[in-house]
Amino acid sequence: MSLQHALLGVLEARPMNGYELTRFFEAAPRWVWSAPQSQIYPTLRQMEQAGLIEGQKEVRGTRLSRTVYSITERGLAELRTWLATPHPPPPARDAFFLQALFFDMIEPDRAASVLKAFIAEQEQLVAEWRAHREALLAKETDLIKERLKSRPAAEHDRIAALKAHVFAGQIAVATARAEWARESLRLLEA
Amino acid sequence: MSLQHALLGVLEARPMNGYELTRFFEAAPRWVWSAPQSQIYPTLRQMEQAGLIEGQKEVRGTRLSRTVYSITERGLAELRTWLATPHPPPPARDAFFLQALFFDMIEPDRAASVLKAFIAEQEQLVAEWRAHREALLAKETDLIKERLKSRPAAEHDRIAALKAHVFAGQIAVATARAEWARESLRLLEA
DNA sequence: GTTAACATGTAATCAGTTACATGATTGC
DNA sequence: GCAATCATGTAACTGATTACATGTTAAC
Repeated sequence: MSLQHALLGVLEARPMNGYELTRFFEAAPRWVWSAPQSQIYPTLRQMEQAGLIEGQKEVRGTRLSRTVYSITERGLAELRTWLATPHPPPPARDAFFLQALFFDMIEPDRAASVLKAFIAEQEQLVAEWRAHREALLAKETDLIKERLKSRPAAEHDRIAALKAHVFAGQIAVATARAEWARESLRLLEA
Repeated sequence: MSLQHALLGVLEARPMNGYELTRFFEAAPRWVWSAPQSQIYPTLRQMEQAGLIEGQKEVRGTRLSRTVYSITERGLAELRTWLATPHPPPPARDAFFLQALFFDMIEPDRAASVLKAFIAEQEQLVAEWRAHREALLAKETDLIKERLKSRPAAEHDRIAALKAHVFAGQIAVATARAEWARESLRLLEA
């Protein structure tokens, strides 16, 4: 269900075709929701049927066509309702913590190498999110530029700050995870 | 795939039947992996076919039967291999951060109430995980008592500390999320 | 006798993954 | 002419969710 809301949120910035959306959602780790191309096209058609978005067929050259989707009033309303509603937390399903739960069953140095890979991975994510956060604060991403066009200039700073703060959240969580993994390394040695 | 490893990890402590495993995995938020009953029974049969676990049919009373599964050598080996291997991070898919990313589209007080619900939820989780962590450190949970029976006494403290530390990780992450949500509340007012 | 807990199953559906498939257009 | 990018599709499969379905046994 959330893919639909993610798509609505992106299309609220500006109309896009399936290909653009695919690039956006496949470039994922940097963003908050990822989806493969094969999921995006059928979902867009579903959403159009539901009246949440509207497709406009365009032609490039003579034979190549693309369908540019824009959010409808109904899509906007659906998105706003979803945004204003608290949703139940997803069921616990964290493969990495599951793995860590049984580290006592393997040799400490093997567990340590898994932890080190995890730390590197979290740091990589932190770096990407930091860059994205900076770009948002500077109002330099493609999407935020589009979005701000339809908002009063007085609100621009606040909007950018709110969006950037989400990535600060991702950074905080990944940092906490990496820090936890470092403590685990110390525990393994004991 | 990870449900299988979660099941192997639990069965390593002691043999259980589907009903016991169901109660364990449905009591989830407290643990690290959750699964509904309808997923557990078929998965157990699959795992038995794959030789990872072995079912022993028992009879209670005259007609009611249960199948008690225990982990096999092969299951143990599979679990150890999985534990010692770094796995790629799951694709980004965080519905709450997605929601927060568009809070600028709704009235601040509506966003605030979603954030407050989120904070309450995270605090609830923290409380449950804290209790579970304490119980593990005291070696008082059902499962850890069983597990320690097959390990040398000298290792008991270390094993309990390692397992408890996983819940310290969950607590750290949930705390970071709650703290982030509190900062968001302040940002919304600005 | 009734209720709560024990015990296992299945079917329909949805969300997500992997892989394959096809062709057009632009820039060099 | 060739490669990179543009553009859209589908099919098979896995993992997870929701809901239904059935009967037993122990404890009061």
